[in-house]
Amino acid sequence: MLEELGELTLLDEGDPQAFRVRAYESAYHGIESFAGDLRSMTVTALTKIEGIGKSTAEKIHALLHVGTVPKLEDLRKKHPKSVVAMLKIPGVGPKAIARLRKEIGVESIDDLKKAIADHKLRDMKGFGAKSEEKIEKALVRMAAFHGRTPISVALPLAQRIVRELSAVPGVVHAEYCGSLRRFSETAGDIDVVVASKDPEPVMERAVGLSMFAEVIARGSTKTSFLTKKGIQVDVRVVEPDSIGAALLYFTGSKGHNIKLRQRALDRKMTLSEYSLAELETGKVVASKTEEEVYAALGLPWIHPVLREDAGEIDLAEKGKLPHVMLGSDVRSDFHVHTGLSRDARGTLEEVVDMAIARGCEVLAITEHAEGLPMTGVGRDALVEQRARLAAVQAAVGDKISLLHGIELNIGAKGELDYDHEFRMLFDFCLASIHDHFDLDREAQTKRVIRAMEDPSVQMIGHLSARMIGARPGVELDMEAILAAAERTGTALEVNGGLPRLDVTLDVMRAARSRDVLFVLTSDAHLASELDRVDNAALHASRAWVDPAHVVSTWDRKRVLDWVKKKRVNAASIPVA
DNA sequence: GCCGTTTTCGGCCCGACTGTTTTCAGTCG
Repeated sequence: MLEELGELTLLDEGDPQAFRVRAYESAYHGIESFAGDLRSMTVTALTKIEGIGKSTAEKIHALLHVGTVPKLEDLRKKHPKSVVAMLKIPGVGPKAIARLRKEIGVESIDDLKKAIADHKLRDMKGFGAKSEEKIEKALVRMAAFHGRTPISVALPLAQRIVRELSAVPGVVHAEYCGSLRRFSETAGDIDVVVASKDPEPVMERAVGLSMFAEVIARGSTKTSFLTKKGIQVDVRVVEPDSIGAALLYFTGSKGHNIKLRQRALDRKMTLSEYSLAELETGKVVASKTEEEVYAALGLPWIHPVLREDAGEIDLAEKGKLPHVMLGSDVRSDFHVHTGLSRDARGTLEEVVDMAIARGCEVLAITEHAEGLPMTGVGRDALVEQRARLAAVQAAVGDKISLLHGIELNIGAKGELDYDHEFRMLFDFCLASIHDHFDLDREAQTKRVIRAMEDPSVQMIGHLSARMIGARPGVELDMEAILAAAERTGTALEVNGGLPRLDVTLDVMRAARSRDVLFVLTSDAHLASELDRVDNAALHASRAWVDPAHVVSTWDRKRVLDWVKKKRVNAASIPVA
């Protein structure tokens, strides 16, 4: 509703700077990062949420309890969906839409296409042949590509661009920023910031990249282009002395930046992508590093994953920022495959060596169980692997504690692979959904809870089973799931595979008030993928998960005690 | 529409690029 109110108000008021539009945006972000249950809250309680005042609180309350919001209905009548859709056309904003409607009766994208075909735009004042052509091209691009790009696609691309531009002579620093640096699940575009005194060769290299398809804009310090897959890339070059201010600015989020700039003004300074400077004299106060700029604003450095304008600036001021977990905080991994699972590669020894090299203290090898078609592993091979694991353990000594685990499949009714006795022979069982994604909410919730109640299962793998940008997660009654996780002592996996990043942020946020444990895992299918626990750490940190609730940060003894705990307590788990 | 150790009214971030403009408006991030 808030997103829609923002769009409709933008159309209605015709000004991108419209304060009401921004208020709805900031309310939207406030809700997005809010952990509580809105349904049970009063209007007064709602106004306590960041960015929500009396008016928006009333609208939220009406939406949840009456089902309709008068202002929303009025705006919808004035600006039909087909008109709102035109806002999505790059280069077309509220002013243009208002004039197209008023002057040539364009009420939809189809109308607009006809008007362009009839060359009606070029005769309007303020438009011209080039504008017409630009919009036409934008429409073609939209048809070929819409929506945001999953992080699994965008991040490797961004890393490649950074590598290539770093190699250009004169470049002292290159880094991807924007939502990718904040570790968002999807990216609208790829922002790359480069520090160099000589921008031209950087721009040349950018448009010469093999992924390059088409220029959108090209200036002396900023170039925007589209890749062959249709993803927009913005490359910005700044003076090396400005790199700190530039990184800060291009990392965002927009809301975070606005708060920082406001904070600068309160202190008689102004913050731009070039520097933090005194308002009156223009004297530069800080610009070389992000730390300097934050410090000059009276703040500690804030990690990019926290920069979502969710109250982090207030917390930073009070010295109470949530702790951001990094890969280096992760001391164990509980979801790792070897080549025995047919969708994975690499030997047991390779995986163990790599884990030791990474400083991993506890490693569970967890192949796919036999129920997974094509890739699952049968009993005999697992028994054999157990013996082999013991031999490897003897060879490496106490450098690492190896656990023999298994990734069970949760059946449609919550049934698990093998039988109870065989499952209990494993040191560690995680259970995951790999099929029946279309069951209803009640059935999904039931099957997961039944798996949690099984005494062999210590952890639920990738709870939603979503694939970002490709498959939505299964429907679950989250409150019931979290309550069951608490009651049975079953941990929830934070899967570090970029296509998954599962559990989702909303689950981790909702769990903040509960005693639910999380485990960061790599779900590695190759030894080199063990570093995906870094992704899991960043993903969990985005939801402000307390490291105390993350098994992966615990020391070896505590982890090994935890692994045994549910097995010992198996008989005493209360039934729901 | 939100917000407040300067304020409950009067503010609200900042700059690049494009196209159609003789100095700027619109859009974007």
